[in-house]
Amino acid sequence: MTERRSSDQTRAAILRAARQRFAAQGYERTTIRAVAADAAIDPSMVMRYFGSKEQLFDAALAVDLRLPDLGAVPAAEVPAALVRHFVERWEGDPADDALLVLLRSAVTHEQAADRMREVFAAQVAPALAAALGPERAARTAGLVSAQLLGLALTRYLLRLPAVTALSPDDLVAGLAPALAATLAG
Amino acid sequence: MTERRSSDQTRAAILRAARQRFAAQGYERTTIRAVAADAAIDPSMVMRYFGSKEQLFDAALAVDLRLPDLGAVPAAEVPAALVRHFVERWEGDPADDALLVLLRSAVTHEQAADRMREVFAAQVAPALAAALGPERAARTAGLVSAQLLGLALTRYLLRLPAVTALSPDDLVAGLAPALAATLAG
DNA sequence: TCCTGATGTCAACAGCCGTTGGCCAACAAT
DNA sequence: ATTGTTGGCCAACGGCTGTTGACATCAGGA
Repeated sequence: MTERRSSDQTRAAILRAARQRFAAQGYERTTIRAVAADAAIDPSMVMRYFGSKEQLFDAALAVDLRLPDLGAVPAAEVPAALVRHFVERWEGDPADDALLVLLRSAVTHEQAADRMREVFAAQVAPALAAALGPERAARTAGLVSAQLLGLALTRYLLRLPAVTALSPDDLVAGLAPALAATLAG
Repeated sequence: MTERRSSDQTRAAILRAARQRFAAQGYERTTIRAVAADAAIDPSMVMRYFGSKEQLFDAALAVDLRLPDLGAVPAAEVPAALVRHFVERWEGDPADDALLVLLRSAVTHEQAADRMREVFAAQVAPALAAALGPERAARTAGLVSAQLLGLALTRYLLRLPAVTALSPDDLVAGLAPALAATLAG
């Protein structure tokens, strides 16, 4: 174990800068040169650490939704808990751009869309299955995701005034009954 | 009035090719050269007809949602009518990519996001106001849009299997009660 | 006949991009 | 003292992009 201190630091700096750029501008508009400038190093270092722009992108796409264990909450409160967790996740730590990277890029980049589907299959679907039982989850998981991602899309990417104007509490109050309705369907 | 036949035709051909490219690949990945090749003309003609890539893009963003008059349907049937019209609009004529262009590009291109907000303000908001009355529309238009655009996002852009697996009827059955719930909220 | 305007082609420019390879300084081990 | 490794910079290549301007073609009016 030699001193890898500096190496790890710049690697992290590159990844942080890349996440910010990818989140703000999407894949095609962010350049290696800009990421390198943000991280205060030479563009060629980005290549040395990550191999290529695609691989850097891939590293930036790692996302953990940190979904709560929905099996623990009473069935009646699942919708509100879902919306609240989701909003807090987006509204919260602005340095945590991983989610934004994923959603913004997935719309134009097939590789990111693949990741999105993986995240969905590996994290969202099981969480819902734990809360609702397998059959109901299979029937409603798609529409539940559509509603939650629709919120993210209109509020954080498109920034529709009618959506950004709402407070987090408004969002919970307005969407929780909607989720409850599709779950009951 | 001289014979402008050829001019109008190539102009339309360029616009058609541009819409397809923008819809499939987004703004940054579509090149003037590719659009010109699709339209079977020289790249410089695109510039002559539209001035610049940005202006061509702007022309491609013209969208008419053709929302039905919701004032005519009974209040109880508004949610289902909304979802059905929306799904038919997307599912229908595949040559009509204008909506896809707008949504796909709005996520990474600020100019397109502006257009999206304009379309919302000029078409969606008034239609809802006619159906629900001004105060309720103001309160719920944002969340209704979020749910409808969430469907478009997950079904046509991200193509989440759990959403593409559903039939149009499933979508109406699953989302109409949800919309009704937020409208009642 | 000559001219003019529209329609279209061709070739090139300038800029930015991802990527590469060579060179340098510091430092640890031999 | 020499060697090898690590972390870093610099300059360049080749490719693709939007964009431009010079030229070709051809119809129709003076």
